[in-house]
Amino acid sequence: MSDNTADFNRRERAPRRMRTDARRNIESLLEAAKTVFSTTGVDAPAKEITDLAGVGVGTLYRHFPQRSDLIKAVIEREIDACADAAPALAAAHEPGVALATWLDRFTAFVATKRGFAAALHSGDPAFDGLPGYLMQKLGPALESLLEPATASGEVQARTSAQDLLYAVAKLCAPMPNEEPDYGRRMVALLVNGLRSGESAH
Amino acid sequence: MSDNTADFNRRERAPRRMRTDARRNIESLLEAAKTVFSTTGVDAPAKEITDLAGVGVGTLYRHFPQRSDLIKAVIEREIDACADAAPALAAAHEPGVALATWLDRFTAFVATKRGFAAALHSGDPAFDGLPGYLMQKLGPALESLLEPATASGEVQARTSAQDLLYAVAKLCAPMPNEEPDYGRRMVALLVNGLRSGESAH
DNA sequence: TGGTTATCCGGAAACTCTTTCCGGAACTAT
DNA sequence: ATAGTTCCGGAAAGAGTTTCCGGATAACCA
Repeated sequence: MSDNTADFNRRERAPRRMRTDARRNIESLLEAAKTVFSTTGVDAPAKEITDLAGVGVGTLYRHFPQRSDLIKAVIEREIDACADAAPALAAAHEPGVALATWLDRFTAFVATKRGFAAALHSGDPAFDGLPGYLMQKLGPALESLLEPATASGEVQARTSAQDLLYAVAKLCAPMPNEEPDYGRRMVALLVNGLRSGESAH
Repeated sequence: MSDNTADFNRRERAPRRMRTDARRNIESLLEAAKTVFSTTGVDAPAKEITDLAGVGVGTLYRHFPQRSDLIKAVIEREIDACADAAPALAAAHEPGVALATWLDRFTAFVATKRGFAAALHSGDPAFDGLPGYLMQKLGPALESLLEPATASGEVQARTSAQDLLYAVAKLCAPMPNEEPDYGRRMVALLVNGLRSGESAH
């Protein structure tokens, strides 16, 4: 591998920070992509995204060499947002409520972002790291809510954060023509089970 | 039913049966597609399929006007095979065993055919009919195994065939880097629960 | 501030894959 | 055998993605 991957490794003299227009364009692209993905779908033509972002196609491919890189970036950004929501919830609500609310938010993320399920099941190796990323970011977030809830006795957890996360992710993956809140119902059942200490064992 | 794959509906004047070379080519294409899909993936270029089938591209698009039609046909054919396996199992084994064995077969289908999950979550309206088809074909098949098992007391079913089918389908949808038989384990749990009458209620 | 240089932008062109089209071959029915 | 369809194959058109590079622009330094 010839090391031209990124130029962060120029420690010896001039780190020269990224140009501001570049950073700004990346931001615009991610924002535009998020919008277009949820409108037209993840298979929307690149042109639609670059137009909305007010940028040329070359710019898109400069920052996201493959189409999958853009999709990955958008999803990871949403995962981050989901993780970042945890502390505020923990501070504002009682442990049990915070947990339920956060799970609801996660459910909404999985259920509404069809691109997520599509990427996950596409078979494209480019997305192989996504479950890991989700686990790494959301695992601690969930745990930080699960632990107080358990400690306060509101929840008798016999389910690991990982199992819970995956179960929710799978149950809420949207299927065509599915009863609207089939997934939400399943998760509610799960949470209920958690509360009464009868969850999966 | 959107099955314009074959022209069986020409009842009114000149039934003129489908040309044998046409039928043969359709067969070759389905066979080739099944192989290529499980090798290269559902996104494999059409050329690869037509080459393996020993057929021109035009022939492919004559019988399957859209790429999704071919994918749909392959999946439906596998669903049919799964449904057709039920009677033999029912005849050869005791009700409980027949049920478990069939579910295992269904699990294998969902787990190994990544194209199935991909199609389901692609968001392409072309695949909207697939869950319905699955339900329509596999629902009765499963019921025909569930009913005797319940009657003989080997299973105390509190779960409808539909719920069971969907639950299995979702749990077994393969995710990248997933523990190899995570899905199978979940299903085993489910079946076990079914047997002891403690399944989802 | 002005010069130097690495980085970035934009869009045309090259590519890849899908889908259409049609002349001629092959099959069915009579 | 002949007429009448249906079907085949592959060339070409379309659609979308990815590459490429001359010209612009921001960062750094004196």
